[in-house]
Amino acid sequence: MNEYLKIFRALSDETRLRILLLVSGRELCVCQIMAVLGTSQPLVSRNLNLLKSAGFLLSRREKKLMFYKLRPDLEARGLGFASSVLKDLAQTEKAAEDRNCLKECQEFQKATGRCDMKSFREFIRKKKKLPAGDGAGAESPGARR
Amino acid sequence: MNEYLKIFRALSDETRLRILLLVSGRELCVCQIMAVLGTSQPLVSRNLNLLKSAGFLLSRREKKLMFYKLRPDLEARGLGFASSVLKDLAQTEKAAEDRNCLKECQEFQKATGRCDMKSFREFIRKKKKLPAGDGAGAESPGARR
DNA sequence: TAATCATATAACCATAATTAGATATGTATT
DNA sequence: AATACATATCTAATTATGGTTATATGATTA
Repeated sequence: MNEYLKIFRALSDETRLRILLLVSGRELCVCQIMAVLGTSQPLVSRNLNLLKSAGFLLSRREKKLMFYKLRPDLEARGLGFASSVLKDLAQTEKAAEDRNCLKECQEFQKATGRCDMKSFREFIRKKKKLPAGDGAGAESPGARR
Repeated sequence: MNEYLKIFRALSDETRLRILLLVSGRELCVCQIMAVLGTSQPLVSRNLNLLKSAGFLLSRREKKLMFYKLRPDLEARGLGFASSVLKDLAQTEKAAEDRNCLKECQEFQKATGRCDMKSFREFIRKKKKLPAGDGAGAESPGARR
């Protein structure tokens, strides 16, 4: 019972679904995820841990960076439904925005040649000053909840 | 996004999982569910509504009684995973206890020939006075959380 | 028609859990 | 020593939960 509650609770949060979408298909390091979500590193780590201990993520260390990705064996572990859900959610507008932000983030990375906390925090700061980076929709910089 | 959050949140609660287990396979009326859970009618209705509006339940009126059951078309509605989960959870000890209580409840029903709120509230009251009905385990009547 | 009953719904309370946010510190790697 | 990240702690805000009571609704029955 508790195991399933853990699983469903892990999926009951928008931030964590966003993370799952980000790391499905590609592998990302913590600072990249932080950059896309626009939050603090501890918060990202906390949610990553929840998702990982519910059985959704694999992590791998490469030098100083920790990379996370969706487990490729969800099906075999009885969590196949999550893949379908993610496929579905990937077509959401929110998901597209996050993917877009990830792209910007990766361009920034190439441009600066850096992948570290400080740089990505800078990336976040700049992003928050501008109302909406590209062509379309606008976001108020105010309260989130 | 919100639709899935609704679904996963509906499954993130032990009481609601218990309800799903109870109404998977058989159809039960609200007062029977109330009897097994040992709580109040409004509380049961509230949780039934959460489960129903998340897409897990069908309800049917028969005279004065409302019957609920698990949707038989979960698969077709992308909720097939819930069936597997329930099959799994059905082998839990907690699930067995609830099934057992349901059996007692139905025997009580046959014995008294009644299926109404008042009788089932009486059933609950009696049940709570005795420490543990049958042979095995014991439950403290105290706090739940 | 009136009364009764099963259930739904709403409102309110108290408590507990969750969340973001911030800060501090630990740990492994470079 | 510096860096990436994990983990712990605290606060504050939000939300979830059970519990209770009142009331609305739909069906049945007197």
